Amino acid sequence: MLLSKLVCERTKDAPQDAKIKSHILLSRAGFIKQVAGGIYTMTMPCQKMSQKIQNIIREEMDALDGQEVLFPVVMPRELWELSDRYNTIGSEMVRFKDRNNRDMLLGMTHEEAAVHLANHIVSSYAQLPMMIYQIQTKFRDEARARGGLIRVREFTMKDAYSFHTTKEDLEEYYYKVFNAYNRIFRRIGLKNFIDIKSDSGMMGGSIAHEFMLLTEVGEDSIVLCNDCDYRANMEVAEGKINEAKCEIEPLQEVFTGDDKTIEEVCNRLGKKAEFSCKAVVFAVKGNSEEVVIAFTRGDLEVNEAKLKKVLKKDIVPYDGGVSEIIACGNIGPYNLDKSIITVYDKSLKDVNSLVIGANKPEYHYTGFNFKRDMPDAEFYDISKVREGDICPVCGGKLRIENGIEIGNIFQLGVKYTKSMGMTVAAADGTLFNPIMGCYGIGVGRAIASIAQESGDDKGLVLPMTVAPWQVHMCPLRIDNEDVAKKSYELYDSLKKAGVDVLFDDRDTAAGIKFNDADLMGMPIRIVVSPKSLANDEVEITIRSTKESTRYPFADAVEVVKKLIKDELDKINAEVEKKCN
RNA sequence: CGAGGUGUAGCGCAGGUUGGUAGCGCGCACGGUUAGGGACCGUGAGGUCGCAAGUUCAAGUCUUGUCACCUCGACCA
Repeated sequence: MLLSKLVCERTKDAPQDAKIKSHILLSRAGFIKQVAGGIYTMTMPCQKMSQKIQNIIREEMDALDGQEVLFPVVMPRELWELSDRYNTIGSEMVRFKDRNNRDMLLGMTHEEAAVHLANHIVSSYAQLPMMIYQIQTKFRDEARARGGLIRVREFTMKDAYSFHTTKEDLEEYYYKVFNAYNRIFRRIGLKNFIDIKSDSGMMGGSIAHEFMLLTEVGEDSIVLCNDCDYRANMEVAEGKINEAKCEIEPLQEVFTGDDKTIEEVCNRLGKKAEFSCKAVVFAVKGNSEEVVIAFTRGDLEVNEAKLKKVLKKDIVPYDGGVSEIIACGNIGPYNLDKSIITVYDKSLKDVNSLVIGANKPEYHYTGFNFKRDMPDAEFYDISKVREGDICPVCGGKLRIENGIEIGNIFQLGVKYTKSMGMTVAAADGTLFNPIMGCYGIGVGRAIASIAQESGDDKGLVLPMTVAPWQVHMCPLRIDNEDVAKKSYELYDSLKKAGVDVLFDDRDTAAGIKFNDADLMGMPIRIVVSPKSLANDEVEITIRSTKESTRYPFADAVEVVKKLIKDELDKINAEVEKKCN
């Protein structure tokens, strides 16, 4: 490819709206161009990179006997009503009417389509297990796109669906996919990623894992143990906290005036926040009259994902003010209106004396003791883990890091096959609902992750396995006949040898060529110049290490082939070492 | 959806308080001098100042409305 013809504008300055490294570098290198919020055009280099990533994903999926299919982007309402998701998914799913006024939607995931296909074709257990996957554009109307390719509305995604006869079979396959995912992320050059247990969310099902790239700009919080392998998404993470130890006191009402917050009340009463009880008010989604109050220790925060699990209901922050008790702000568990749904965090169970709201203006109680004063209360884990809390596995200290979700896998169970009525004949002739797993990887997010993780102050640093071109040639003084002749000669020889080459054929200054090459991030740079040719040499630089070496011109093709092979071998060795 | 911010040439920005011929740097085109880390000189092209209405003799600038984009939050298979 000749750089002068490449539709890809490099800039010195990043667009004003780019704030994070991957967005800045991909924009500056001309890989992406924003069209609307969260909607981008990918230029040839980015598309080539995307294709290389997709091919690696294909190889790994095919190795698990995956069958690549292509589901429709547009589906009819009826299909999604079978799983009830037409109604349960919010406005992130685009709905529209076709010319016959029929309700249609843009698929943001394809469980329904996968079951639709399997249901028509699979009728016997002998056809299982099987896995189908696709790589396709998805559109999700995100409330807020951000961070360049990190969180977009339109993106390319690989989504896979497997069907099994037994839970054991699903589990075995699930861990094969788990392993394949590790291989994929290693192969595309990512290093600092981990797998974590996650909440299965709206997908339903039980066990789920997310693959997370650890990075400051990540939007998910991950809880990790400093001393053992424990790690989990904040949504499901468990931690132990230091017990709040104090004397048993009698329950008594105290005047607290206008003090409302935990801090104000505790200051007035001379108590620490860990001896108080915090109330957080929610409403059941879709029914703002149905109020839920979650109680936790004053120094902790409520984890909404955990609370939703306990309630088995979707909730939203309460913004009403209907009840007098809620309006007064001093909410406490004691003598609370019985019609209100309450959930108590386990941290409250053994505290001897708590400060609690008195459910009336200007008063709190001190000395509240759940065992003595509310022996019927049940306790659940609904609090957020904090930095420094105690690991539930080994007792070490937990820390919290940010991560970007780069892939996820779910054991779905029979949620979709059951709701959509997919049955298959077992060996004994009875019918059963196949057990499903589903597995996703966002390709664009993988590109952003690579840029985020490997880029430096000069630009992108692309791994050999996914770089759009393996070699970036910079002929200096291409107006010099000898340089032009030899450079094009080498360019042709490399292409004949099967090497992907980007050739900077512009007659511009060395600095411009070097800066563009650094910015675009191809792994190998070859410089041909009057200076190097005087000794019949070329100069080869490795982008990642910045090491430069001179080689005889005649050896250039062999040297490049060896460098590419060595680099690919290195990545593959890493894959074999870390993923088995 | 809540809070804040920004819209002027492909990109980065000035001009706006005090209304009066549309500016700068980079990039782009042409000519020349240069040549190993974003060189220099000269010439030139490129803008309905996000959009709409209003005030005014006159609006990039003032008023109102509206749209888009960004950041933080809420949300997020």
